[in-house]
Amino acid sequence: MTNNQPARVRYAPSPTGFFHVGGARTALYDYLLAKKTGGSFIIRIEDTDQKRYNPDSVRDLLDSLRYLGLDWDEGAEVGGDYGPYTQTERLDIYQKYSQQILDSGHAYRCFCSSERLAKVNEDRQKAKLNPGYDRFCRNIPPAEAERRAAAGEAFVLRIKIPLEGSVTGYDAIRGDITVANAVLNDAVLVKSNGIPTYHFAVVIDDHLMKITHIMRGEEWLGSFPIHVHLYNFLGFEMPVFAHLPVILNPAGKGKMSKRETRAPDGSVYPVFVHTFKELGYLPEALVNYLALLGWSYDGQTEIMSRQELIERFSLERVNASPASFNYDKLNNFNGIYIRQLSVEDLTDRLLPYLQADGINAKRDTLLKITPMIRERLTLLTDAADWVDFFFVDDLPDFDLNLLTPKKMSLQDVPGILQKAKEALSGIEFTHNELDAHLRQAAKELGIKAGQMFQPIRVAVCGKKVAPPIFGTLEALGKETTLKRLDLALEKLQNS
RNA sequence: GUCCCCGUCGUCUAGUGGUCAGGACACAGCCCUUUCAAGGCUGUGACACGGGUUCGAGUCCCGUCGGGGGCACCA
Repeated sequence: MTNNQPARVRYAPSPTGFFHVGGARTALYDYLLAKKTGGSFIIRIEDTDQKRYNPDSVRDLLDSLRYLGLDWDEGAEVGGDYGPYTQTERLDIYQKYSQQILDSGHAYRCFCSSERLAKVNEDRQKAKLNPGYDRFCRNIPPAEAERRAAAGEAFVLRIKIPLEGSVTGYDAIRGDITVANAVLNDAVLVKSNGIPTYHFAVVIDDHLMKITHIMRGEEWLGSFPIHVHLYNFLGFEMPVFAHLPVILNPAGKGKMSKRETRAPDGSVYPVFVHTFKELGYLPEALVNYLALLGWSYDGQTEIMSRQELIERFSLERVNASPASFNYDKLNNFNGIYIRQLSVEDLTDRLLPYLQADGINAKRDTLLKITPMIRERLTLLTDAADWVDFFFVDDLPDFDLNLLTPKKMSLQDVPGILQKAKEALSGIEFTHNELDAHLRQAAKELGIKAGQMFQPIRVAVCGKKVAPPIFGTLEALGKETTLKRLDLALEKLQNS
């Protein structure tokens, strides 16, 4: 395998649904290999299935790729020298090759109806045979087939797999893969509507676009031998193939779903890239995690920048065994990446998420809060619960019992809040001042600092768990703090 | 059913004939502490099984079992 030549690597999705993590990993590996070798990363749209075509999926794909930062050098929207990059715009090209393979005798016209095909399959099932085509039309004399086609009879083009012998193809991850021709089907190359199937179009396009490395899901391993035959029949040179292991679901049982379902409580196991974005995953964390799902650098180093990933990636270290998706680990990565962000960067990334949650956060204020919550976030969407009380005029109602400090009772609370008010009213709201006076107040009351802080925190934040108290009060300001203390006192009196 | 692929802690993995089988997530305990985190330390935990080959096997071979994927005029 030549790793020093600039590689031309393509990601070639079919636009039938939203872009999911499996596709994202494949695209990532494509990207990494292309960049590592100084080559090109190409996006080609394989839309030969008109029935399942979904126009939204191309938009979703391209947006998701950009979110992940996997910018492509050639293909959809950006063009290039090997276009068009959408298969339905290349029909005339496939036409030429279908004539060629027909003429060479490696393919034949099949006039069987889908009804007959269904029946054949049924019979074969009953006879305990493998499902597949019975090659009924394989031996129709070419001249007769030509006549019937000219007369307007519908037909498909099928590959003429040799009846004996075997094929072997080289897979960069597993080595040689050999299969007996006898178990292969005469797969359809061109459908009766004149549009090629994946098998045919992919081989032609990869050849014409001078693709050097083909990475695709392991689910293609089964048709790999057919593709090898196609390369031979068409006289094309074989690129390097690498079938990536499937991604298993978190339970490790079965492959990861391509559809996400929402639990009754609204929670999801995201599988679409756009959902990861909505939930507040950082693209760099997702990229890093995905890179490690089936590949490793040294078994030691895990957190790697995009540049390091590019430099270190290699096909040789891609694993052959399936890997199950671990959300815990992804979350851990996300937290690490969040903590690596500068205050300004994190603040700016947080703003749109807070807005989406209906929180009208002011950037200036948030800038003061971000350092306090940075190490507490797993997802960007977690921020809302940490900061919402900073940006409301009136705190929503909360359970007054939350005010009770450890090992004390609700009756003790008014005294503590009263004391806090006194301690705070005359001072400057800076971290050090707050710290000194509040601790002193606790001392005077003969209670622990924690017992002093908890009622204040709840009165001011409306919740038990909140950012560190001094910073919170500082960001909130004296006026709001005292107002909320009064309000809590008032509520206690009326309860 | 048949073909193909795969098989190291619960999960992701390192390992390429001689290692106390290493790391990460998760989990547990301790430390730190102002709630919650983050951080530090420690711990629990694996070579699917059975045969070979070899002085020596997680590493090589065979079988069994287990898991996954394919077997469309879908990709």
